[in-house]
Amino acid sequence: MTSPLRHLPNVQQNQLLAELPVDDRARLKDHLAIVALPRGKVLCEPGSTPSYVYFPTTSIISLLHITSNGGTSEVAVVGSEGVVGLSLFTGGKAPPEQTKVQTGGEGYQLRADIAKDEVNRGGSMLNMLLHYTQVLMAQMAQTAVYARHHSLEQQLCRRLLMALDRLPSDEMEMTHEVLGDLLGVRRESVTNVAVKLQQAGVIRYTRGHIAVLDRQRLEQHASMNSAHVTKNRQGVWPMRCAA
Amino acid sequence: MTSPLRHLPNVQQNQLLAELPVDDRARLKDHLAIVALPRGKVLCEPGSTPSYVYFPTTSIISLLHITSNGGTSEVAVVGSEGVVGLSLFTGGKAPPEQTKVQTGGEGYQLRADIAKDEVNRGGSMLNMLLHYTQVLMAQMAQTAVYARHHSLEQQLCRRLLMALDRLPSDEMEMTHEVLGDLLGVRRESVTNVAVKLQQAGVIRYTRGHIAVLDRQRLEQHASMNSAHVTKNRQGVWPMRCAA
DNA sequence: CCGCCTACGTTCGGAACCGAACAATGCCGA
DNA sequence: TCGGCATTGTTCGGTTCCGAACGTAGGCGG
Repeated sequence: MTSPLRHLPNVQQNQLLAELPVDDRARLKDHLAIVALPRGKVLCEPGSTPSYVYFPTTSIISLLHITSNGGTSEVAVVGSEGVVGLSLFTGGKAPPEQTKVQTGGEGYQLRADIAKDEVNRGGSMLNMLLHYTQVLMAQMAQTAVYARHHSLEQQLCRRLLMALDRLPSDEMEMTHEVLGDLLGVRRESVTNVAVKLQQAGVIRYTRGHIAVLDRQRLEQHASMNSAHVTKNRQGVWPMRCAA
Repeated sequence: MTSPLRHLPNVQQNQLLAELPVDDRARLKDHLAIVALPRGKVLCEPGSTPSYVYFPTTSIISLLHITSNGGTSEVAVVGSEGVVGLSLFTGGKAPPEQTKVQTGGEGYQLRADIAKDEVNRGGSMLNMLLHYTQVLMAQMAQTAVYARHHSLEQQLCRRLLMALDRLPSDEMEMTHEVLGDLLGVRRESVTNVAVKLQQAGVIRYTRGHIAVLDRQRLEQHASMNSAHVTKNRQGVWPMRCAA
């Protein structure tokens, strides 16, 4: 409850809930509870069906996939723009990913059975979740593309931007070690890039605390300098780019 | 056997359609048409809404995402186990990915409006598509994980296995150049790995034709030899693996 | 049968990142 | 206040893959 945002009570809402029609929101109102989501809390283990659906407000949730040797790799992040627990309504078997709070904060909690009932009405809730499913898939696809075609510096900048877009502040609690795990690289590699970015005045950090000083340049570092991607591949498959 | 979908002899059926209840299939029967899906055909351009939904039978469809410099990268493949055109029912804006036939064959074609009507009934079709959405997301997540944590050899073997699982034969038409594009690496890098695999007797290939000789060893190469991934990372975040 | 285009093979230097080892420093609790 | 621990900084050799250049060969059309 002692959230760092206590001076901003209920200011930042969840965008998915906010776009629901009034009557749908009214029906859910009594079932939505604001809960604290402290960093490190695991909302759903891989292979198990979630008990709740979460609509983050000031927190960021990581979707982590397990590698063959027990490590984890972040494939998507969810903040106030989204929802955690899509597998409840996509049905089927339990999803293979772990859902974990990466940046502490708050969020709305909704019991799984209530959410299911609402989805089964086939109304705005269903459409909202369907729409967000597509958004999430696009993000996962971008994660895959970045991992293949972008340097660590670009991936790190992207990850910081994704946090910025979902947080009320320009600062976050995150160590190099954790960032390395999320991006699938060593802690030392993260440090190397972080040193550069700090010397360039783009970010500032100390012992687990990272502050973004220049968002614009962070965006440039995230997408520019495509060192080994500048090659023109348009001649390879003419039909796919032209048509 | 007496499937209402058996329009042509010796046609491998689509598994999603096969698991629909009889009455749902009967309703769709007149709207499902087997069409040829030749290699290279683009089913849907990025940013545009698809006109049809496709249920591949003997073909393999690539979901390609565009990189910042105009190249493409494969984030998922769809064969007889799935369907192409999920964005039709996830609503929202047009998806950012290109849908392209990677291995030629056949598939069932269903008009977008017919598919939408069927989905809006809220019956088995909706559940089936929801279920497959989750499967597809898992595949995209795995693609991201592989790109980050696995060697090119492992990624190449995985891609060949994904083709094998979706084709009636052990052979496919695919050049090193194309494989390089799909995996986001150079053609020469693919050749290097392919030479090794051929010398090891795992595959055999000539001018755009690849045959898998030893599937079991291909699977081993896809997941073993995690050279730089053998490190025990369990001590990094004790809570996330233990709890 | 010949030429040409496509596909595969090979090499070289360089960049990015790994794995390991070790040093320095801020923070927190005893 | 001090010791321990977590976090960050730095180095070194090694591996993978890139970028570029060039060579070889199968297959198809003329």
